[in-house]
Amino acid sequence: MSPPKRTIEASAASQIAELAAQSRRVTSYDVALVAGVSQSAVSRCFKPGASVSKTTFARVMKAAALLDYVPNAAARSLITRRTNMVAVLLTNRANLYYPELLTELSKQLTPHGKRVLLFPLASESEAARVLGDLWQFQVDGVIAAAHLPATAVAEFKRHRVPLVVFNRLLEDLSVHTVSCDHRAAGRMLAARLAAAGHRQFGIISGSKDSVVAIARQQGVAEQLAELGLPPPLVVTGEFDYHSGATGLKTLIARHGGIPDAIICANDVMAIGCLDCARHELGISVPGQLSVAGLDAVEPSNWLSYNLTTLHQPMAQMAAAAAQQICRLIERPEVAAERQLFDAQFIEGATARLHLPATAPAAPFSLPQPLAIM
Amino acid sequence: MSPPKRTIEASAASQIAELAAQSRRVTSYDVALVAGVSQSAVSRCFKPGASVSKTTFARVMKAAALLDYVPNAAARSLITRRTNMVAVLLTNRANLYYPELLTELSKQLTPHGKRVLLFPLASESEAARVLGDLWQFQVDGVIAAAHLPATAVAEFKRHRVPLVVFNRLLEDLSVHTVSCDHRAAGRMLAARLAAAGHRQFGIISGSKDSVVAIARQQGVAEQLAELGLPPPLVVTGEFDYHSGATGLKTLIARHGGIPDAIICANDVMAIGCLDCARHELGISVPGQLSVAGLDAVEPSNWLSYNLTTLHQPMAQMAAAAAQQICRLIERPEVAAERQLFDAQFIEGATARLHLPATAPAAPFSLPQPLAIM
DNA sequence: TTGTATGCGTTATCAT
DNA sequence: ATGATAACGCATACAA
Repeated sequence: MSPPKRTIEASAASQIAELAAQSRRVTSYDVALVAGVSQSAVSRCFKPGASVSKTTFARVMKAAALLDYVPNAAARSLITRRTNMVAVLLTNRANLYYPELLTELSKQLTPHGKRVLLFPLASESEAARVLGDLWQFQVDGVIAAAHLPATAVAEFKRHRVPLVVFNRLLEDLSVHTVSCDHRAAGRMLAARLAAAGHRQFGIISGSKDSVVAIARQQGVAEQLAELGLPPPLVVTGEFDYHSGATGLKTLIARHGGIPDAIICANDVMAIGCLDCARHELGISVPGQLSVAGLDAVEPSNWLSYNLTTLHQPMAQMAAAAAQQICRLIERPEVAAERQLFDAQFIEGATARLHLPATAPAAPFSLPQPLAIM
Repeated sequence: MSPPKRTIEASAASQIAELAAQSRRVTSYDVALVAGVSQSAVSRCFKPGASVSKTTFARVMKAAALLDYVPNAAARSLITRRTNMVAVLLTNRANLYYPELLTELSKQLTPHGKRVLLFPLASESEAARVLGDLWQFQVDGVIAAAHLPATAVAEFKRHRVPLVVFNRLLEDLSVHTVSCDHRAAGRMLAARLAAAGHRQFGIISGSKDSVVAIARQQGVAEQLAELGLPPPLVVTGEFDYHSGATGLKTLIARHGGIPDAIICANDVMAIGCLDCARHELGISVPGQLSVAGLDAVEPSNWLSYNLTTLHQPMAQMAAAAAQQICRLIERPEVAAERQLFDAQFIEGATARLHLPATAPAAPFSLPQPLAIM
């Protein structure tokens, strides 16, 4: 006589006991046993478009629920060659737009079943060093918001890992890119300020290894040169509040007076510069000095600042990057695309944007610059 | 006649050709073949403390380098039962300390060979929904900076996934926790302000599902009650700049005048409140109104604000959480520990912290509160 | 629709 | 120190 057919519940209970005894994990075999089907049937039940009968599906799902079964992604990826992970390389410098970027990326990737594996970088140049780790994890793709040397890009090709470079333009045109045109942004800002009569510019740039800061600075310099204005005075900072203040003082000391306008490589430095001018040095902004930022992070539109700056459409860019990496994962062979976004000018109230009604030739904020040099 | 013994280089080249032809991945077998050793020898070479002779090691490493071989983490984790990934659950609300938290966590985890897999949450309550994904990825542990319902905590136990709850105190004492004592922080702030003669308090709290905001608010209310002061007026916000401004206006309307002191559930709201008071309503801070924040994110110490607030030792807390999850991964059975950190009071300049020399009994900032009610 | 059999790439155990 | 062999947990080709 065969034993009475046990209920799924009873079968599950005994299976759980056995699992605990052997301290094994719950596998699809266990589920199959409890559901009274084959392992492959179980596997199919967890694959979206597979062909399973309603009844088996129900039995399997019930058994799975009773056993707390979830497919093991590691085992799955071994055979599917997909880990459903996208690595994101990020420099600390991105600091203030870090949250926006990451949440937007995740939001876009999650519907595709992909998750973000984070690789924060202490410096842009550190990128190369984390690559080894990256290959091990077999991520499906990488979004790099960090500078990659040509050798690193080559590695991506050898390892056949899709790569999207974020907010930086590499010389190599064959890499997929989503970015603002930082050089154009620099030009635009310089042009606007020059049109308002500013002549002597100062730049508080980012640290030397930042491609972004350099591109912006070049844009400004180019534009000024084309307009026949004196070259900007440049000091470098570390993208932080303190650097903005220090940068301002250094610029004043070096120039022997207050320049007409100061462009900072990011908003936090601009805010530092602004606070230092107003609260520490008693300089009126924009009365005596125009200050502009770049990046438009949230604090820049707080009432106390209302910074003149350029807004990068970060959320859109993040979405674009997510889209692109997903497409690339599906079809690795598609031709490289450089998706460029325009920064949007934010007038704010820290820069004079129109020619002063009086003294059009020599703005009063320019204290005999030539006499001193 | 046996063929002449080929060099490693030559052997590697032909192996690469074969791999490309079959579009296979590079495996330890390929390396073994090229290096002229067994596959297990290759495996051992990539395991830190294994016993391999110098010469085999050298041959293997050379072959591996030529082939661009890296061990496949998915395959490895299948047998070692370690994915070397730690999931981090994070609400968007954490916004401003997001970068600090994530970089610190990563910094602490990287030396242990672990990486952060990110799970951003749209709301605290969304946590439960991402858990399914989480189990699939087989992460070694989870750091949750989000509220977890008891059912979710139970799931962690069933799945035997180590959990550290970050900056929230669950009632369940059996969960490992690293947090500030938000209630104590609220009490401390209330006590300091009350000692300076403030009597009518307003609170701009966070959205209703935030455990942290609620705890802080309770602390304030408790302390005021113990001191025999009137209960605080409470409005809720969304932890953002705009909420601070709106909150202030609502409080004034509801109270029929300016309260003595306003405590905001985070610094960004405090800054919004401050800007609104000063720039929009023309209220002198701290002359007519004291404003205090909680959280001490970076902008709070910018010169324009210099906010009175409480600083959470975020970096230390992150480090502690990383340590704890690592220990827990090694020894899952250790007893639960609640690691509490004290918030540090930052005086700032937006709250009056001493009794006014004149009119000690009824501060001038309190316009006949009882007459109106 | 379902079950059988095989392979994904590694680590671990056990001889040698 | 080294090599053969057996898991690990799943997806898939194929046969039924």
